[in-house]
Formats: sequence, C-alpha cells, structure tokens
Amino acid sequence: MKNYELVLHRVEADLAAGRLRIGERLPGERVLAEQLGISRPSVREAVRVLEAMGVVRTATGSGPEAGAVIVAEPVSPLTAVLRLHLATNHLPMNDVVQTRILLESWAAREAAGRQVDSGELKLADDLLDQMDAPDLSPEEFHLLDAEFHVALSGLAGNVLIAAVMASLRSAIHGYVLAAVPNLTDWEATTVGLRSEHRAIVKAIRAGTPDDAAELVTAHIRGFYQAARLNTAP
Amino acid sequence: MKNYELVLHRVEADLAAGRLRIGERLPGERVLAEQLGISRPSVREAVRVLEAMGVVRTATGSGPEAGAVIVAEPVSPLTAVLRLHLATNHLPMNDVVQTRILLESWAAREAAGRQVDSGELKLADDLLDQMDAPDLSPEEFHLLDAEFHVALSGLAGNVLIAAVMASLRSAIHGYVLAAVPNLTDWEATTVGLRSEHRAIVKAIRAGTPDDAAELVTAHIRGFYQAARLNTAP
DNA sequence: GGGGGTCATGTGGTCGGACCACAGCATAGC
DNA sequence: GCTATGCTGTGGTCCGACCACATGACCCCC
Repeated sequence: MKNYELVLHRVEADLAAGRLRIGERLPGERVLAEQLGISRPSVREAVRVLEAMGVVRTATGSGPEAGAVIVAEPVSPLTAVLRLHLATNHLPMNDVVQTRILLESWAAREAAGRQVDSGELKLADDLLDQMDAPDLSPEEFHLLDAEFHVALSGLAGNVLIAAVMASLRSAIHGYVLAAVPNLTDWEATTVGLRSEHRAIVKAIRAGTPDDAAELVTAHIRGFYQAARLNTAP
Repeated sequence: MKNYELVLHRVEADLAAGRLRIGERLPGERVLAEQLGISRPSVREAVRVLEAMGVVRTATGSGPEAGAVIVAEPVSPLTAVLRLHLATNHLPMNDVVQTRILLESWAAREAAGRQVDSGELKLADDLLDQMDAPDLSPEEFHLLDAEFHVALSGLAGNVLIAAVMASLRSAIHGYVLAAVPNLTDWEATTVGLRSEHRAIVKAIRAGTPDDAAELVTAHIRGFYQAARLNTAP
C-alpha cells in the first residue's frame, strides 16, 4: 500500500463514519503527516487526488475558508474523467451523444410525469429568454444552452443523473464549439434550437411525458447530425 | 495556475493531439519537471491525479512496463468518485438505484433489439452457470452477479454506459453486502435472482426488447426493495 | 477610549536534494 | 556459451527550507 493511499482511506472512512462532514476542514497537511507517520509530500499527493475527486477544496491563507475544506462537487471530477478519456480517443463521441439522449429524454419524461411546479421551470424560462438575444456568439449561446439542458435534467430530481449530465455537457463543450463551422447556417440553426427548447418546456409544463421525451430526443439527435459530431473527433 | 496543472494540461493536450497514445510512456518525472521548469514534487502531484483518473499506470523498475504508461481505464476513477460522494451522504442511494435501472433496462432493450449473436451471450451464460453453484457466499454471489450485469450492459455496445454501470456496481458493492442481513431468506432470494437472470438472457436472445427491459427493471427494483436499500445508508 | 496600521501566525504552494527499492540489461567472468 | 554481478534508470519517500497569502491580534497614535 502506497503512503498516500493511507490518507485516502483515512478520509473516506472518516466521511463514511460521519467524523468528517461537508464544510468542515481537514487537519493541516503537517498534522496529517505526523498522525499517519508519513511525510508531507505524501499527504499532499493524497489531498491533490481528493481535490481532483471534488471532495475537498484547498485555499491558502488563514480563516475558515482557508485550508482543505470538505465539499461535495461531483461534476468537476466527472467532467475531468470524461474529457481525458475523450482525449485518448477510446471513448467514441457517438457513445457520449447516445448517453445524453438516454439521460435527458428520461429526465424530461420524469419531469413531465411528476408535474413540476412552475417555480422550478422559471430558471429554464429565464435561460431561454436570454438565448433570444440576437447577437450571441456561438460560445455564449452554447453555454446558455448547456445550462438550460442541465437545468432540465435537474427537474427529474436525481442528483447522480444531473451530475453526469452536467459533466457530459462540460466535457464536450470544446468539441461542440469546434464543430460549429460544420453547420451550413448558424443563424437558422439557432432559430430551430430555440423553438425546440420552447416546445420541450411546453410539453413538460403540459405534463405529457412521451411528448417531452420525444422532443428532447429529436432535439439532441438533430443537432449532432447537423454538426456532424456523431463520429470520433 | 498551479504548477501541477501545467502537467495536466500538457498531458491532455498531448493526448488530444495524438502525441501520446495508449501504451506509450510519459517522460520521466525528472525530465518532465525540467521541461516545464517546475519541481519534481509538482510533477508527481499531477501524475497522481492522472493515475486517479485512470489515464496512466505507474510502476517502478525498468523495462517497458515500468514508468508512467498511458492507459484508458475509466471504471476505477468513476468508481472512486461515486464511492467518495456516497460516503459524504450527499448522493442518495435511491438515485443510484434509479440510475442503474435506467441504464440497465436501456442496455437490455438495445441488446435485444440488435439481435446479439450467441457468442457474445456466452460470457453471460457462463457466469449464470457459476452462480448455480450451491455453496456460494453472499460476497461471491454478488461479485458474479455484478459481473453478469456489467456484461449485459456491455452488450449494448456503448463504452460510456458500460463504464458507468461497472463503476456503479463497484461503488455500491459494499453497501449491498451490508444489506444482506435485511433479507428475510437469503436462499430463497438467490433462487429468485437466478431465475430472473435466466429470463433476462432468454428475452435478449429471443429479441424481445420490451420484455427484456421490463424484466431487468423488475429484477433490480425487486432486489433493492427486498434488501431495503432504497434509502440513504 | 477608539481607530488604523503593523506584525505574528498558520495555512497551502514550491523547491532542491537526498536516499531507497525495484526491474531490466550490459558486461565481466567462468 | 552461460551465468552472475553490478550498473542504470525508474518511481517512492523523506527532509528541510522558503514563499505567498489571509487572518487576527497587537500596538501605537490620535
């Protein structure tokens, strides 16, 4: 067993046993090193891994915000894993798109089925209004688009699926932007996407699960076909 | 920008550009440190993160297997992220179960729909035969069970979904085992699970997607209800 | 007594150097 | 020709030091 794994196991056990809770601080690196009988560099390697896993956030200085604070941020590590494995070309873009369709159509169906109240839909509406601005760059448009889709996924009330969706969108953001030139007509594309978004929200509000799921599926599939993103980048 | 992030960006860029391929070796830590003008500890922190992300595998010694070799192992990092966030209690077990049902029923539907050839089903059959052994411990049984479910998910041909499924199973393995005492009758449970497994494979082989998906959904939901695992641990 | 500036303190961030264990390979010796 | 030994390069670990930063206590001046 490598020394830095001692720290990982210790922290995981402390979390599982409730000895460490979100918002609390990890012991200082020097203290942790002495407690476990290992060196500070070994502790640091473990803290780095925990940081990459979205379990701690480190900051310098003093005060309650400094040090290694326990957080629960699952999106960034999932994003990192996906991005890196997309980069190795051993994760076909087509599989990512297929997963998006599966998760998002499910979320839309769930949201429509459980009759979300209009307060939850307000964020989505606001985002759609922002996307109506006439002079958005592709980058700005897609950031709002991603936020909208993530918000929709959140309506289903499943933390894990929402996190995976958010990380999927973040991971492929660069690839999507790079594919914009493949579109024959950017303006026409945005008009279509905008009206499809409105239709999806309308279906969820109306409480018609099958319609909502179908609209989402067609929406995603249509864009990736237009952008020719269904093959490995 | 922290120094170890220099290494991460450098490696990700090299992967994306094809300058680093799977099976190749990362430059030595000392070399990397000098190339980027940073210290070896900083490089080591980055390598640790890459290792945790399933992108490199490190080993001591010399020869082609030693050093930091580029690999593509998405399951272990996903497992680690899920396990850690389950430990923080900010990821409800119910959401994980719901995700399992969604992914696995989809995979079963896909597999049944595309008429997998019997060679691909042989692994699943073999695992089911092994699970018929009369004196399996709960631990052994669930390991085989997990392997069976992961194999099924693989039949759909989506690398990402198969990886997520495998990591879900690994992450909850401990929780499942801990819940075995909740079952009123372990023997009767295994008999039921075994026959359900056979029925699922039969439906896939018969090419009846709706049946396959429905059987998988009932199978998973039934077990978690019996084991009372639908609430946070 | 109050207010503002200054320094002590503790945090992570970084560095250089050193030594160890390990695996493979070149080479010397038989 | 074969074996055994040492050389080489790899990651693994440690030590000690210094830096940048944010805070809070302290002190001086008004």
